[in-house]
Amino acid sequence: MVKPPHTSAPTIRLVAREAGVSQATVSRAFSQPELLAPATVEKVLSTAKRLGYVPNQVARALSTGRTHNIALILPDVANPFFSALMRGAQAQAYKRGYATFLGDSDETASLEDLLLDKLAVQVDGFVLASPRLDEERIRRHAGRRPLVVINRELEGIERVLVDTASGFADAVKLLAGFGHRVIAYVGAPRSSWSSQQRARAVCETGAALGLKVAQIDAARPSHEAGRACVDQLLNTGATAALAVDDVVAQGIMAGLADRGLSVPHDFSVIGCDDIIATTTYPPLTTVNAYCGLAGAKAVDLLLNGLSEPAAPVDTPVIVGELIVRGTTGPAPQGGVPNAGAPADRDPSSPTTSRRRPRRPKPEPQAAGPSSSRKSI
Amino acid sequence: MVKPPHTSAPTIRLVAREAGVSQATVSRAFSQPELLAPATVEKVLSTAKRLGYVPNQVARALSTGRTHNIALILPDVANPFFSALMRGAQAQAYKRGYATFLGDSDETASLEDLLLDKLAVQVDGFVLASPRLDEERIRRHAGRRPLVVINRELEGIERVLVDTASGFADAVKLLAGFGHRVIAYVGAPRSSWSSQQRARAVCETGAALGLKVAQIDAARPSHEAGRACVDQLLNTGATAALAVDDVVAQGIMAGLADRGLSVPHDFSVIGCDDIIATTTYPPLTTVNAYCGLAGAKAVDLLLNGLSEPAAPVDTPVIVGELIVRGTTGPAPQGGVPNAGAPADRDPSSPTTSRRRPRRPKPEPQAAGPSSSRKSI
DNA sequence: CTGAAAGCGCTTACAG
DNA sequence: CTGAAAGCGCTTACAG
Repeated sequence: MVKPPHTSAPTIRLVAREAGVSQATVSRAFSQPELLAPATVEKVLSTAKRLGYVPNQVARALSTGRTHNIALILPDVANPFFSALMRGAQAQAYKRGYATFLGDSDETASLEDLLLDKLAVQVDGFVLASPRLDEERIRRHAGRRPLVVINRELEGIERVLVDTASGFADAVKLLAGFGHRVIAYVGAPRSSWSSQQRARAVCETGAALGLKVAQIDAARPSHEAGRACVDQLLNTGATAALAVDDVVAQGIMAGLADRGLSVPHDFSVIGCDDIIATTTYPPLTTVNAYCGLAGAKAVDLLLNGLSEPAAPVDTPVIVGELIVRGTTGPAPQGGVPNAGAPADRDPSSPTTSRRRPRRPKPEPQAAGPSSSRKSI
Repeated sequence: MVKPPHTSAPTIRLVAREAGVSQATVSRAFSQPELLAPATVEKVLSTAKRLGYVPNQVARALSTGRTHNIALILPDVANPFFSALMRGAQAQAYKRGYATFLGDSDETASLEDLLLDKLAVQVDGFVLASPRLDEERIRRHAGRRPLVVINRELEGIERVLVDTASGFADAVKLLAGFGHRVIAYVGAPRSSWSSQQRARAVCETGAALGLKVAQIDAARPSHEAGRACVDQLLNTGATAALAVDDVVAQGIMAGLADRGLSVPHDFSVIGCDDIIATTTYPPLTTVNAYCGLAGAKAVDLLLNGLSEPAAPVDTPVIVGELIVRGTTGPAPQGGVPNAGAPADRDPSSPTTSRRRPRRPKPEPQAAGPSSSRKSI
């Protein structure tokens, strides 16, 4: 047997011995140096440094009951809204001396529940973005550990809200100004607070401006789901769509392109979040949701609730603003070309779309499926 | 003062008392039930359940030295490659009973270092994706805790590699078959193992097929950087580009569109990772990197090194394959239109591009910047 | 099969 | 300003 490659770290006892003081003094040198004579502090710290000593957080946590950890529970880390949120939250937690656990629940309530249970003892609190988990269970977890939720309203539970109502109202006004008369809101599952808020803003503003507003629900907030609902969208007679988020908006753009429709010439599209909006083509008109800021605020709220008000949170409501880019324009005269008619081409073969009219034959992928694994 | 809302959890002592056994027995009922009489186990477990007792991981960690936590250190969680990796890693860790810390280093080596230091005591090991951190520091951390790196070769340190060499070779062959004679590889900073491997594959295969291969380095692996290097790219005389990843490839597509060039008609583009590739328009031809699998494998490797070989890792090398979609096609006859000439339009105003030739005037955003915050 | 007791590495009243 | 000692909630030889 070789000896284990990972040597164990020096403990407080070693430092105490080397520095000629008690363990209590070493401990205080790190946590409450103001109680000690400056010379003592210096002596302890320097020998600690020499020995490579660093206080063991696990032992400290057991002793104090404070872990200096938080956990972030998110439905889908691969969704850019949540990765941005996570990034902001993690950075803020780090800044305030906290490490952060990540729990991806894969949009599954039961997994979320398990994650919350499992992590509870190891954290001082949770940031929870969970459009799905039922209120009762959330309250149960909140009773055990401080918890702040994202984009949900639960009486008595702290939360940060991204208020996109005025942004969506502005978006509707923009479309109305462009002459659109029929518009559609493409939402996520109805349970989501965000989607409900956005739907309401679109409907109310649309009604106030005399527009006809259709409402469509995508199966999930995904690119594919957005793309899949375009037929339904066109059947409404709308000439513009507001999507629940940028990912769905991008999916809608792809679905429109599949049908040879050009954005914004034939159809206008607006997203929300401003997280992938500058990477679409044309760049997406969207409502900024300040995802990273939302994550950071949630962490501040949580930590301040832990009576560490380092940076008091002004208000836990973030107001998203409309950002006009390239996917919005005048309503097409006479409505959307071919709208309502079945697409005249294979929608899975975008290379035949009207967007690249100069395209000569032959189609290189014409023989096979549009997405194929190929080993040459 | 109201009493604190967060009641403290029941401890092992309470369960022991209630069940009429010793603490040791309660402990064993959870960790080594095979040592106990079945009736005893049942008695303990049922009263534990009744009391809502769950073993405190922190105390367990202090006592055993095993935390059942791992940490993931990544340069940028917002990059879809890393979010996918993270997702795979987190899911696998959870499956094997481990919770995972997340550290986003914001592509900063010094922050990475701090994160590793801070998390060390709280984890049984690290998964580190760090194209930047110098070898010496990585070795120092690896000496303290088990550590597996992603896409890096360090003698004696475990790693998982995504081998995209053959995928890129196939990609070059595809382009050669389409008649492209000059191609370009658009890489990330040269230090990256992945980018180097891809560059080599492109150069070697290109040379073998008699193609001229240009090499360009984007400032960072980002959409913007990809978009920014398009002039340089066109100046090489290339009619096709292979990018270090999908994000850069998408940026290149945007830059081409800015100049009124159509993909794949005027120019072919190939990415890598297959993570946002189905969401571009046209969908991107790319080399699959199985990011999620890479994350899961890294976790398996790490945990198996902790002598918990629940699922032996067959091989820590993942081979990426070419996936042909819509951004590759025949070389344009006579080269890229206007290639080398300065763009004839404002590249920040994509709404004027040739891709939407049916676009009528007036331009709705013509007066303002292409990206503006607008409150109506 | 089960228990008494020491120990994991800290923190923190309590004394001085 | 500093130290001795108990305690945080577990685990695990060691005895029986």
